[in-house]
Amino acid sequence: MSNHEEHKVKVEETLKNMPDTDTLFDLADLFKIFGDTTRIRIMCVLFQGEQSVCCISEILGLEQSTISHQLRILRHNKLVKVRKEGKQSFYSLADDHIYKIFSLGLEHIKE
Amino acid sequence: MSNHEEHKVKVEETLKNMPDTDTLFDLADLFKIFGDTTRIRIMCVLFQGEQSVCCISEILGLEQSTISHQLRILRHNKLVKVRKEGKQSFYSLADDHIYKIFSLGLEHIKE
DNA sequence: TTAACATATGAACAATTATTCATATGTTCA
DNA sequence: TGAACATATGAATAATTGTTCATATGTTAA
Repeated sequence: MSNHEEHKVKVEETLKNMPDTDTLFDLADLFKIFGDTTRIRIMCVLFQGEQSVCCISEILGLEQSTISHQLRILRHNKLVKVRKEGKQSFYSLADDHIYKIFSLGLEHIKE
Repeated sequence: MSNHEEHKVKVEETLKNMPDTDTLFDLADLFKIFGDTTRIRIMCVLFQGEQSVCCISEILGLEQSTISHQLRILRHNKLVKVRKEGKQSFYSLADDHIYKIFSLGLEHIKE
């Protein structure tokens, strides 16, 4: 921290080599979605194929309202998609990035 | 939902094919760490090599206390490690899972 | 030993967020 | 049309969490 000019340059260089702040906000938002047990469990159910809201609710032993609220968040973040059929809504995973991210996370946990 | 017995079996089977609840809690906790912009930005700095607390603080324009608190969380979750040298603490990333998870997240954002 | 510096941490506060309850919307079938 | 069912959603509450301020701990050099 002796040479102020040189130090300033290094600070700026470090910042330049990072993704821009907007991207990092989006990234944090994405991981926030994965940071809730209910949503994680919903995604785990959907790994096994599409399911209706009431089935997910029953499988996880959580209120229908809870599931609907969380599915809404997953939907708005394009992690799941819906198919309507009569009274029911069938949810499924939007793409396979989700599974990869999920798997990497599991790998890390198992040290 | 007509045949109750058959339905019950399916519910149980879906649950059996999921990681156990404890694991899913740990997984959510891991992603929670990635779900904060300050921590994400700290990790981005560390991708470029080890840094002292005050340098990270200066680079990101955040209070030393804020950085210390967040580094503590990263440390407790084994995402970073510390090397002490005199008055300073130098932090670096604990392993390369972090970079992979980070990259996959970025990929997803770019659709 | 004292002053200056680097880091860590407890307490308080503000902000975010997950869940619940109540209810609205929309669909099917009698 | 009306009853029963599936889903969505607004409002309220409770819990979690990030930041700040103040201060403690620990290190170096005079």
